[in-house]
Amino acid sequence: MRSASASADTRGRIEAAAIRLFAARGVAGTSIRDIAQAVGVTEGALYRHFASKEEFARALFLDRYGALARGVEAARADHHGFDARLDALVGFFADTFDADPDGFAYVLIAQHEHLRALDQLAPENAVAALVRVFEEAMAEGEIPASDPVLAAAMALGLVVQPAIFHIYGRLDRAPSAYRREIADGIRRAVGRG
Amino acid sequence: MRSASASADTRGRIEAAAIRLFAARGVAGTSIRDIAQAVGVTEGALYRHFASKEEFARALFLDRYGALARGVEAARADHHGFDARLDALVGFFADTFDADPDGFAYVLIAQHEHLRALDQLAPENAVAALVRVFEEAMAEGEIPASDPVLAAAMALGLVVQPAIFHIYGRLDRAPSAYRREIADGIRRAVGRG
DNA sequence: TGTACATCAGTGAACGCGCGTTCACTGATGTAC
DNA sequence: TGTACATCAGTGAACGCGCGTTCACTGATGTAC
Repeated sequence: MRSASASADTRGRIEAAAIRLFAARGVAGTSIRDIAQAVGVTEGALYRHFASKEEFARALFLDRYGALARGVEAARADHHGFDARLDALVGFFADTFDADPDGFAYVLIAQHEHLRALDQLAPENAVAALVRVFEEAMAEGEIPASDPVLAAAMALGLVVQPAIFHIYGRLDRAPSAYRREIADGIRRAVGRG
Repeated sequence: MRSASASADTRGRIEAAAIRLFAARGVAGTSIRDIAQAVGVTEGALYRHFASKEEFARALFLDRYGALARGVEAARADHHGFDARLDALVGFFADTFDADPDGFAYVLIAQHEHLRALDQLAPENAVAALVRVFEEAMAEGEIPASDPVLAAAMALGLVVQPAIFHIYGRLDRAPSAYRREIADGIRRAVGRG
């Protein structure tokens, strides 16, 4: 077996640079030359690692979106009760943001562009998984019954908007610094307790 | 005075088409030809109405962002007490969204791109105006003291995320249908009452 | 172990295309006298 | 009112440039015998 370290390293650097540039300038606003220059290779080299810019942008998105979706579903499946699930959810989002802020920002930014691709990814739909958490909490009487999609939207907004404020430099600290405030904010917003 | 109706109409149609396309595909993802084709004029005609694509995109953004900032500040200045201000704020966002969903979406999407331009627009900074509302409510003891920027982020998320869900088709109704739920959600999230 | 060949991730130059922008022009409308 | 001129929003063709992508090539590394 050939040592994969050199090529894997290049591929990883290409992905990291692309995510960073895509998140900052959008896919259409980032050229293949931009990415190649950031990595320090020629444009041709990039095509050893993906077939086209669009396919690459989509694969990067689906990877990260899929991880989010699986994390949300795991928070639901691995915990019992709304409170435990909510703490797990907020912790998961915060940890994901901390581990890869560029990837998180890219998912937020590129979401719309790849929506159609998401429809075929139904089992990994992060929003559907989040809605299920609120549906079950309402069914169990843990929170007052209302529109579970609206509740999911409000909860997501309470996590995502502080992250955006942090990315834009309006909030010094990342969402992980506000886990408790955000989780309690969601609990109160949806009428828990 | 020359009748302005013909040219004003064309200009208005150019702006509407540009906002719609920019919101859907981003500025970089929308070409001058796309806009011209949507309006039904030639590319050259567009340059009778703006000097460059970038300048045009920025002017459209600043117009709409400025209107949001002035609306937020008006909600603060025209009402006394956190509850009245909050109802005015949520109502203003909901009405603005209803009146021009494309413009609202464009501001959300293009925000990052024009952040530097916003720094020079300090007196019309929508986020700063929103933060002031929470600072004053905390100073008056209407809501518990905490980080007012975090509170503003959470409140904004509670309004914006349902709007995004509606744009993406996940939530059937627009935020205006949920005025009360959203305003109450914010009140509870920030510890009011 | 040595030799011949296959594989692979790079290079660097080139490609055709669509982009933003320009420009000479036209025709409709407004203004001066 | 009529005539001469200015202004303006359009047209349509063209421009140079940067884009995504391709391709013949090179050299390093792995595999077969």
